[in-house]
Amino acid sequence: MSVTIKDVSNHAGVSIKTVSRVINNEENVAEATKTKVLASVEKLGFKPNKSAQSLRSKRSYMIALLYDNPNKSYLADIQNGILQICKKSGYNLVLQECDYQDKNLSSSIINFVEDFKIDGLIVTPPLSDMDNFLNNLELANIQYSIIAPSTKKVSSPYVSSNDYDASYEMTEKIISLGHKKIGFVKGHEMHSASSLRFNGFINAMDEHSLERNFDWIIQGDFSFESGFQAGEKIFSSAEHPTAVFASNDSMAAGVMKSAQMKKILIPDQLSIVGFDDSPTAEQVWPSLSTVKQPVKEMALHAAKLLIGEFDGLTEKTVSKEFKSEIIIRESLRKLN
Amino acid sequence: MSVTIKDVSNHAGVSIKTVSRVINNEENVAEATKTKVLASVEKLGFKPNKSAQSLRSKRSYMIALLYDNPNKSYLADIQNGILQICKKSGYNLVLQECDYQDKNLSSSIINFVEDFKIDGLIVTPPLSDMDNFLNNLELANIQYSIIAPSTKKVSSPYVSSNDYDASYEMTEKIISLGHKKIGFVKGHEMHSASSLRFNGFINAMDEHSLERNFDWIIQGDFSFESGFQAGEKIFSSAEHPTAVFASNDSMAAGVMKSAQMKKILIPDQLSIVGFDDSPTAEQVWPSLSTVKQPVKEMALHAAKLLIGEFDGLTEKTVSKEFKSEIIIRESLRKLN
DNA sequence: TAAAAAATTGATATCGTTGTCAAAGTAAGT
DNA sequence: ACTTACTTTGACAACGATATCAATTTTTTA
Repeated sequence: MSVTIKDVSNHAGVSIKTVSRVINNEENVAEATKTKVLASVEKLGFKPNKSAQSLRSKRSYMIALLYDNPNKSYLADIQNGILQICKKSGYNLVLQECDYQDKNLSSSIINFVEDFKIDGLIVTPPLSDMDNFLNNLELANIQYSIIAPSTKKVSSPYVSSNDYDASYEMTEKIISLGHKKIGFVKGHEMHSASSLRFNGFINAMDEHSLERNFDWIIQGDFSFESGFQAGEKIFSSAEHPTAVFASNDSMAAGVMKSAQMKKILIPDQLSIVGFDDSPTAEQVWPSLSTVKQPVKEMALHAAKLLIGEFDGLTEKTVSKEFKSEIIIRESLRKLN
Repeated sequence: MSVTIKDVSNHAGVSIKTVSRVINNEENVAEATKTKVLASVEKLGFKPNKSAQSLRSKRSYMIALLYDNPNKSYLADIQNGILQICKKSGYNLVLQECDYQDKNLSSSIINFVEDFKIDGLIVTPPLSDMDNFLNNLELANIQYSIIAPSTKKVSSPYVSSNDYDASYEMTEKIISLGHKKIGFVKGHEMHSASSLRFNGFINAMDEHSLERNFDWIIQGDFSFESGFQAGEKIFSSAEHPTAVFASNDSMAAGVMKSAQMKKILIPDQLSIVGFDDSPTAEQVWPSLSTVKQPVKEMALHAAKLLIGEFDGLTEKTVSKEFKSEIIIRESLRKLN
């Protein structure tokens, strides 16, 4: 039927163990032998049988993506990044939806990993913010890499984005356009990104000696609805801000709707900016200024980190912080 | 280390083959034996080793999702549906992005399936519309199930939605609100859903003896940008329609932006409806009336069909057409 | 040049299942 | 009671890779 390691060993005139050595890049194989074997592999079109490898070596060649995030476009980007690496390295990606509030989260994930012999995990927010959970994974001796951790003290590799800096920078951008009265909608309390983004905003405001008005600083949860509610609160206060910075695009769209329903013209009377560069950011009118994180690249790197952990192949990849990009669209304008 | 079939056979006092028979639900096992074995399985917490099963039985317990669709939220729904079934049945989902224009699509997919010993495929639009491709899969003896096929004559199982009926119904809904001058934005030409949706519209118009104005019937490609361009064309014609029906939400949002930039009030002067109920539909203002297909349920059923094919377990599941739901939001209003 | 050390290679066991095929047990038919 | 047929069971090979460990070859050292 299909070509096995035995066929290759016959064709190359060596033992199967030697072929195994070559395809696994082991040391101590004579250069000549290696060349010969690789030629046979090429010629016969040999592809190692994953099940057999897996059975014998106890590795499944599967990594799992853990998520509890309703943001479909974010997830899709994450997936695409990981898949790109999986394809190259012959790993497979298994998707595992979680509930971050589940009391038994740790044990159910540990079971899952053991049942399926998952080689490693990629953990996304808000799960990546649960120190206790991450600790349990480590105790269970499970390899993982983290996207956007709350603390960079974890022992496992991670990728992060510069949420704080990006938020600071975006705030400065708004200020540079003459805005002094700026509102802010905070993200979900469980996401570490929320506080980073908020702190970036606050510190930029302080730096420029602008007053914080707590009528305009509203707690949201990343949902459109919470953004809308935030808008309702902000615009019911005595004085209106001239700009509102929401911690993600969905909430920014919510604020925008609230303003538009009150006949507040955007961006003439109110500038709005979001965060994430979701598809919606482009599709609302006026289109949203926002911060774009290189989500796909981050996920790609996280996968490299993880797979590099068990495959010696890749050059040592290390934790990394990625830079976000500020995208100016129609919703942000210079104050007259 | 972990519990094997041998441990179970020892514990139950039968041969390993008998245990194998029980866990695979084979016939001709005495009821008493079965009970005894299942008790041991339960007691010891035995879980068959996937790699070993796979190696011996030539099944990978993996199915792949084939897609070439930039719509992230659609894909996420599809995935969730499939995953639900995978989880239950012990299968794993592998994601495979394709390029429908790739000349070598068929052969590269066939290779992929053979390399990874993929048990079956779930094919989504627009790949599901490529008869030639589907034919090749069949020739290669590859199991697949199709979501939203262009023709229902394929021999493999499929799930479909009532695109035509839903579009017809939505058009009638628009007409019932007093609209007579209705524009339409067509979807991507390669998607069979595009023509179904268009035909539904046209036939409803004809049925109500309303005139088709070809200045208002524009070819789009499902993208926001193409919707915007369509809007520009429609609103540059001598007379404006009072309603525009776009074949998906992104294009509807594009039309909406075009109208709003021209100070056309929605829904007062213009009603707009979309199709798909994407996240954007809710987040634009005014929110979009649209057609919601039970995408997740469709995918779930498609997975059942596929897995049922090789696992005798499930009761015979058959091809099925799903009904869409019309969602009325702010963007559609009765004509004054 | 011989002995020791290092590098290279191979024979064979092994991973945990399912497949083959024959043996044993049971029921049915004469 | 004695075939015949059918149901139920088990011994052992097989799947295709990696692991162990010893054998062989090459290189280095004395």
